[in-house]
Amino acid sequence: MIAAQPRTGLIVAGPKDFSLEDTLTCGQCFRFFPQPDGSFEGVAQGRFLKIAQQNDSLLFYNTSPEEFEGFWRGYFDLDRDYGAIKQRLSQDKTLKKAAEYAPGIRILKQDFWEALCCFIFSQNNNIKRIMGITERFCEAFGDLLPQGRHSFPSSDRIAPLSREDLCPLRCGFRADYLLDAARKVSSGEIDGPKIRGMPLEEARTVLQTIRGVGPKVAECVLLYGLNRLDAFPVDVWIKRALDRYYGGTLPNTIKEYAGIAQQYLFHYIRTAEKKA
DNA sequence: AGCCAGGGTCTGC
DNA sequence: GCAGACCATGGC
Repeated sequence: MIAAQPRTGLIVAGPKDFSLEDTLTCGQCFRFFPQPDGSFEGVAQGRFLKIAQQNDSLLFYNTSPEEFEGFWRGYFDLDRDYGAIKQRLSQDKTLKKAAEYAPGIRILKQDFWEALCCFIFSQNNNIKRIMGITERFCEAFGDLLPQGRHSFPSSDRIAPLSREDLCPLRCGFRADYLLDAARKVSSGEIDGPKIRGMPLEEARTVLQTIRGVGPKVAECVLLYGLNRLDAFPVDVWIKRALDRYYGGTLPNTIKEYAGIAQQYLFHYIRTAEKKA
C-alpha cells in the first residue's frame, strides 16, 4: 500500500472508496482545515498532520512510517472494506443512490473525549462555529505543537475549571455541559472503553447521564468517538430522509452498518435538497 | 434584519 | 408522555 517514502512523510497509493475532502468536511470532525493548495491540516491525538489527495493517492506529510502504521492508518479506517459494505447497503434502492453521491466517505476513528466535547459544542450550532469554538478550546487549554496548532486538552485539565474560565471559548450555555462531561470522564464515572463494549441501548443511557448529552449527541459520540458503526444519529435531515424514503424507520437489514448508511443518507438528502 | 445552526432542558399540561 | 419556550453566539 505504501508506494514511496519522501523525507517529509509518505504516500499511500490508490486507496479505494476514499475521498479525503468528503471525509473531512461531512461534519464528523472539526479540527481539519482546508488549505489554499487543496490539502488539509489537522491535529489528532496530539499529532499534527498535513494531508492531500492527488491522482488517487494520499500524501501524508509530517509523519513517519511508524506513526502512519501506528495511528493514521487506523484513524482514517484504511483497512476496512467500504466497497463490501456499500454493496450490502445497496440492496436498498435509496441507499444505493445515496452511496453513489459520496462514495468516498469514511468514518474516522476519533478520540472518545474529543468527540464528546465537539458534539456537545455542536448542539444547536453550525459547523463553522463548532470548529471555531473547538480551536479556541485547544488554544486556551491544550499544548502548543511545533507547527503552531494545539493538542486537544485532557479531561483532567478541564475538570477543575469554572464556568468563568471557559468564557474565552464563547460557547454560551454549552460551558456547563462541557464541565459536567469533564468531571465525569476525569473521575472515571464515564469510561469510553467500557461504554464501547456495552449493548447499544445501555451505552446510550450511560452517555445521556451527562448534562447536555441527549439522543443525538450520544449517538454521534458512539459513532465517531467509539467507532460503533451500528449507532445512528438522527437530526432533522435524517428524520426527513426516514420519513420520505422509509416511512419512519430504517430497514433491519442495514443495522450492523447503520452509522455508515447514515453518513451516506445525510450527504445525499442535503445535496438533493440544495439542487431542488 | 432575521432566521437558523448536525439539540437539550425545563416547565406546564 | 408531549409541546413549547428558552438557552448564547455568530454565519449567512
